[in-house]
Amino acid sequence: MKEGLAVSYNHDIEQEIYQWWESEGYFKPETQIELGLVDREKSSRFCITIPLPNVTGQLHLGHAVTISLEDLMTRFERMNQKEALFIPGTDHAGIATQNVVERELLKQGIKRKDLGREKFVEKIWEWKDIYQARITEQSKRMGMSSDWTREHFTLDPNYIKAVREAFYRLYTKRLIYRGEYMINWCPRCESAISDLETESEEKSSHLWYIKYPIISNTWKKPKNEWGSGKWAQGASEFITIATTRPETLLGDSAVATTPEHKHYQKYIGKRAVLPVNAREIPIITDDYVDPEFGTGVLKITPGHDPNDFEIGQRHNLEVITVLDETVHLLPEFSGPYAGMDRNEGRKAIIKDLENEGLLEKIEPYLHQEPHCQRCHTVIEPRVSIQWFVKTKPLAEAAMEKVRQKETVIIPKREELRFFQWMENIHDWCISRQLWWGHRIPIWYCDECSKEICPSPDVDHLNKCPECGNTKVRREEDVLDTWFSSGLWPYATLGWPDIEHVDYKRFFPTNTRETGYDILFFWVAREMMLGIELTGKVPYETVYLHGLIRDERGKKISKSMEDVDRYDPLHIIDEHGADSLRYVLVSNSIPGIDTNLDPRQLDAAHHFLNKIWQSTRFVLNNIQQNEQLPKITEIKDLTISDRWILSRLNRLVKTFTDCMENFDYLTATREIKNFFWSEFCDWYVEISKIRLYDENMKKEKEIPKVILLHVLDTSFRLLHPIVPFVTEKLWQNLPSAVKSEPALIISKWPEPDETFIDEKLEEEFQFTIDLIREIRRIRATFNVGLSRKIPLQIKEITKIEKTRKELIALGRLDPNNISTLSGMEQPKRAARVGVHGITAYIPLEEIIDLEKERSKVEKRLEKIEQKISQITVKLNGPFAQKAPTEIVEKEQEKLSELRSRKAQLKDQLVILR
RNA sequence: GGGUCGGUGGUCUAGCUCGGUAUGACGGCUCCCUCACACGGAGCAGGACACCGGUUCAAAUCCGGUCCGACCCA
Repeated sequence: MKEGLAVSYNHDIEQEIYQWWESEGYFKPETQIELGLVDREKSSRFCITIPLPNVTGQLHLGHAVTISLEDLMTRFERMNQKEALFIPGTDHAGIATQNVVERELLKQGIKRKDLGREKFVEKIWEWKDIYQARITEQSKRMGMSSDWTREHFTLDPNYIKAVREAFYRLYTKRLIYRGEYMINWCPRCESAISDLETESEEKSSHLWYIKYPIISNTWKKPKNEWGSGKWAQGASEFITIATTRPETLLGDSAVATTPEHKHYQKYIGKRAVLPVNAREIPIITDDYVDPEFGTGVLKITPGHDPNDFEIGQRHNLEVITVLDETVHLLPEFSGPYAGMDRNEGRKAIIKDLENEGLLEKIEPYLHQEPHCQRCHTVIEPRVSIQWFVKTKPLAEAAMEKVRQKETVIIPKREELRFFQWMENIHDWCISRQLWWGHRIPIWYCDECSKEICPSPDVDHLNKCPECGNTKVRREEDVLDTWFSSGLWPYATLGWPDIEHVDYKRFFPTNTRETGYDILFFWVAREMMLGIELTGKVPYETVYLHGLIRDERGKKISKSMEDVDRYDPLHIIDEHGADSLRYVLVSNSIPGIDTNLDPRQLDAAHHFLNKIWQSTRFVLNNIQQNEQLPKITEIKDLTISDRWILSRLNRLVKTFTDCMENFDYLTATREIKNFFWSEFCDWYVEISKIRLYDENMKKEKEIPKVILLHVLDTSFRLLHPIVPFVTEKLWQNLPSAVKSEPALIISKWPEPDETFIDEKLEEEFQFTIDLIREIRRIRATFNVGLSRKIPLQIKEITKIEKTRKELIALGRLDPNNISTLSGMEQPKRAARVGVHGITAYIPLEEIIDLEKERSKVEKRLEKIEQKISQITVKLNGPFAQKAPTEIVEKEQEKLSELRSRKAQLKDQLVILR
C-alpha cells in the first residue's frame, strides 16, 4: 500500500486497494469490534441493505448511483465510529429472469415447455450463478464496502424460510386469499401481473360502431346463417354500440346505456341479439356509461374489460372468457373464428360485420393501451383464479407510521405521492404463472378439495390433514418477486429468527436508499410487510435519489448509439470508480434527476490529480521518519497559518453538516473549493517561502505540520466520496500522522472551534485581494513574471505582517517597497485600491500609458452608471420604505463606488 | 382528466423554503512548460434567470396565467 506515489494520478490503483480492504476484513462490523473501534454495548450502529439488483443482467448507472450513495453513507457512519453494516445481495427477479433465459434458449431453438419445469429452472440457476458473480464483481469495482460474508439471494434456503413464514402468517390472518377476479394477463409471459407491472401507452386505433339487432314483435332471431349476408334480415330496430375491441363482442353479457338516452331510452329492458353467435343479451343502464362517448351505449364484456367486470358484478351478469391463455379465440363461443388470435379475429369479425350490414362506421381513435412492462406485449384483462394480498389494513398501518414520523421520506414531496398511492391501493395480485420463483406454499387435496397451508417447517405434504387422502398436490404458481424482496431488510438479518444476533443488533435498519421510481414497487411493500411481520418500521429514513439521464436530459437506454459512454464498467475502466463516484455524488439532489455529462468525469479526474500532486509536493518536502510536533503543539503561527487552519475547521463543520443532511452537492463544492482554491492556490504557495529558504530551519516545521494536517483532514472528509485515492494517499503519509491502520476505519474529523477566527480571515483576505490586484495589473500590461515590480503604499503598516507573502506571490521587488507621505501621488503609476487601502505601482517603464488610459476610462463609465442607478434608488421611496440596514448597505455601496470613481479619476490624471 | 418535477452565460449546473441584479464546472480568449501538478498556473470575456401579468421601494426567488420538456396516477 505504501510503495510511493507515481508522478501523476492514475486510477489503476483501485483494485489493489479494494482487495486489501477486503482481506483485512474492514467491511465487517466484527473487525471494528476486534480493533476496539466500536463497542457492541456502548456504540451505536448503522445498517443499510442494498436495493437488491436483479440477477437478470449487469449493473447500469442507476445501480452506480445507488452504490455510490449507500457506500458513502456507510463509510461516513463507519468513520463516525458506529458499528456499520452494509448488506449486499441480489434478487431472483421472477418474470424478468425467466424471460431473459427463455429468449436465450430460444436462440438455440429450445422452448421452455419442451424442456419442462425442472430442467428449465436448472438452466436459470446456471444463468443466475454467472450474473450474480458478475454483479458482485461490478459492485466491488465501484468500491462498495459491504460485508460480502453476509451476501443474500432471494432464493437462498434461509430466504425461502422467511418467505414461507411470511406467507403462512399472512394466510392464517386472512391477509392472503385466493379468488377469481379480473387481473392483468400477459399472453406472452402466460402469467398474471400486478397493476404496477403494466405500462400504459397511447396508441392510435379505431372506434368501431356496431349495430346489434333488437328483439321485437316482428323479429325474434336471425333466420339465416352468420356470414350469409342475410343474418340480420328482417330486423327493424338496432342499438349501436361503439367499441375499441370488436373481437370481444363474442363474450358480451349485456349492452348498457344511460336512463335518459335520447334515442335508446325506449329500448331499455328489451333484449338485443349478439352478432355471430346470436346469443340474447339484456339492454341495461349503468352510471358508468358516458353519454358523450361514442353512441352513448357500451357493450358489456365482463370477461375482458376491468370496468365491464365491475358493471357485470353490479348487475349479476355472466362472465364469459372467450380468449385462452395465449389470446386465441375459444371454440365454444367463437364459431367460425375459433382458434384465431385476437388480432386475426378482430379483422375477420369486422369484415363479416360489414358484410352483414352491421358495421355502421369506423372512427380514428387514440386510446391508452396497457402493456407488459417486461416484454411489451399488449395486456389482456382476464378473469382467473389468483392469489391476493389484502392491502388496505397493511397500507393504513404503513401510512400511520409515516404520519408519526417513525419513517421519514426524503424529499418531503415524495411523502405526498406515497400517501396518494397508499390511499387508493388495490389488493395485490401475488401469484404468477411462472416456473422461476418461490412456489406458493399451498397444497390442494383432490379428494376433499381442501386448501392447505402447512406450517413453514413442512417441506412436503403427503397426506391431506382433513381426509387423510394422499392425492395432494402443490400449487403450481409462484409468488410475485416483490413479495419476497419486500422482506429484504429483515430476512437478510436472520428473520424469522428474532433472536438472531444480526436481527437484534441491526433491525430496524437505518436507511432505505433507492430511486424514487420504485417507491411503490418496493418501498411501500417493504413498509407494509415489515410493519405487519415485525411490528416495526423496517427503516427510519427513506432517501430517494433521482434518475440518471444523458447530458440533454434523455433517458439512457440500451438502444442509444453511444451507450458505452454511460456503462459504469466502461466508465470505471476509462476514468476510475473514484471519478464516477465523485460525479454522481456531487450532482445528487434528492428526488431530482441528474443529467450526466461525461465531460464531468474528466473534471473529476483532474481534481483527484490535483489532490495527488499536492500530496506529492508535501511528501517531497518531508522525510518519512521526520520528527514533527503535533498540530496542537506548534507556536508562532503566521497569519497565513492561522488563516488556513481557520478555513479548514470551518470546512469540517459545514462539510459534516452537509453529510448529515444529505446535501452532497454543497459538500463536494465546499471541499473542492477549499482544497484547490484556498489550500493549493494560497497556502501551499505561501508555505514555499519557508520550505525553500535555506536560512530557515526551525521555521520550516510549522508549515510542514500544517500541510500534513490539512491533507490528513481532507482525506478523511473526502474518503466516503472517493475512497480509493484517499486511502492510497493517506497510506503514504508519515506514520506519525496516522492514528489508525487504514483510512477506511479512521475517525471522522471534528472541528476545533478555537481555530475559527472570522476577523483574521478578513484580515488575510486583504492580502489575497491585494495580490490579485497586483496580478491583474501585471496581466493587463503583460508584465512578465520574472520582472519584479515596485510598490508604493501609504499605510505601510497594513502590509507588515504579510510582507513576505506579498513579495513572493505578487512578485514584488523587496528592495523597492516604499511608503508615501501625505497627499503625495506618484506620477504615471497604476493605482490599486483594496479594502479602502491605496497602493501604487509605478508603471512608466513597464507599460503602455495610452492603453491603460482607455481601460480606466471604460471602467469609469461602468462605475458612473452604477452610481446613477443607486442614486435613483436612494432618491426614490426606497429610502423611506426599506429596512434601515438595507438602505445603509446601499449607501455604503454608493460611497464605495464614489471613492472608486475618485480613484479612477486620480488615476487618469496620473497617467497623463 | 388529476398530480409532480424541470426550463438560469455556448453546454451542463447551484441559488428559489426565508425577495436585495446570480454559483460552480466545461468550453472560449490572453499570457506563462516558475524546481507538486499543462490533468497545471495567472488573468479576461460571456447571463433581459422560458414567456406574460400581479404583489413589493425591490422578484431568478412570492402569487396568478401561458408555452415547452420529462415523469407519475387514472
